Amino acid sequence: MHSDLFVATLEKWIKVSMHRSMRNIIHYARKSGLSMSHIGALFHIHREGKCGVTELGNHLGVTSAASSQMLERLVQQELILRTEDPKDRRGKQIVLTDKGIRVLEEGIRARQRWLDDLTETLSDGEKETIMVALEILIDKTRNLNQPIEPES
Amino acid sequence: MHSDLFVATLEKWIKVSMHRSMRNIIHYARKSGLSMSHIGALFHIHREGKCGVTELGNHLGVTSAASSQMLERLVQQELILRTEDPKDRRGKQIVLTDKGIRVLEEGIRARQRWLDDLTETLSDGEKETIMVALEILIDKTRNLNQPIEPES
DNA sequence: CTTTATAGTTCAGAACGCTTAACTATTTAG
DNA sequence: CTAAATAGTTAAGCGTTCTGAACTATAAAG
Repeated sequence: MHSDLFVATLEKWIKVSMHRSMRNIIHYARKSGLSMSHIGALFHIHREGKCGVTELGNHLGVTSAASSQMLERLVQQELILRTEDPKDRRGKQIVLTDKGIRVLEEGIRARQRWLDDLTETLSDGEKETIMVALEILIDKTRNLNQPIEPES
Repeated sequence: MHSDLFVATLEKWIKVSMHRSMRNIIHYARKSGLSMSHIGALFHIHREGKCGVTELGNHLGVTSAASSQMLERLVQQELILRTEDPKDRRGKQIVLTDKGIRVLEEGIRARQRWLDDLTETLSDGEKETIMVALEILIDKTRNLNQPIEPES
């Protein structure tokens, strides 16, 4: 099959959807006084459930010092909780506070507000077709070679 | 139809694909010494074809002063060209240089590298189904109420 | 022609984010 | 038990990025 056309279409959709989503999330971040790094950190912590300082730094591409400093700010804003890891008392466990979860979820909603408008323009048949397709994509992506952070 | 489930699935895909794409683009930005704001600016300029200083600032959520300063740096890096607008000599026209286009396209490729891996895991039938779905999404999104920057 | 609005730049000052290096505490290896 | 490795914090310093205010230049309105 014409894989080129397929990839091009996939890329097109990513481009369009990222544009919409990013604009919304940038707007939300500014409105709520958070930097994009902060938002990224909240997303990561939420996704990982729990995570360490250095690990988060690696994800964001900064040193553990920078990560530590940023987390300090998030702690002051009461968005995260930073507690000692009982299994290894050198480490810390970072989790979102209720407020952090609220802020994050509001961000997600802001990001995806345009999806509601989009959905309204679709017929039931189109929704069905799209849903089948998205479920394939989601499923195959999940099984993709988990790309551990590339070690420098 | 169960619109809730549909939107939830759409959101899930956005979440998954944004996660992959953002990680790749963050990594690319760091590697090439650009900030995420720079990348965002290059994307916007590329999308708009041409754009003004204040307009770009609005898009990025900063003052025209900040926008001007950022663009100055991009000019120094030879990523953009900033010329007088012949129609209104108060204004400037911002366009990408060849180098700017190259950097941007490399960023896009970096962002979408995972799509190739994903594509390899799909059968021809799946690709066909997905392509039909994506074309609907792209088309409907294009016709969505063009959301001009919300004026504060 | 004068006034007002618009587009952009510059500057000073504050805040931020990052790095390296030094340091504490804890765990693991020999 | 000692030495080395690991996790995180803190401090100093540097460059970036933002804002508000002052300024230049052009355009539009009266």
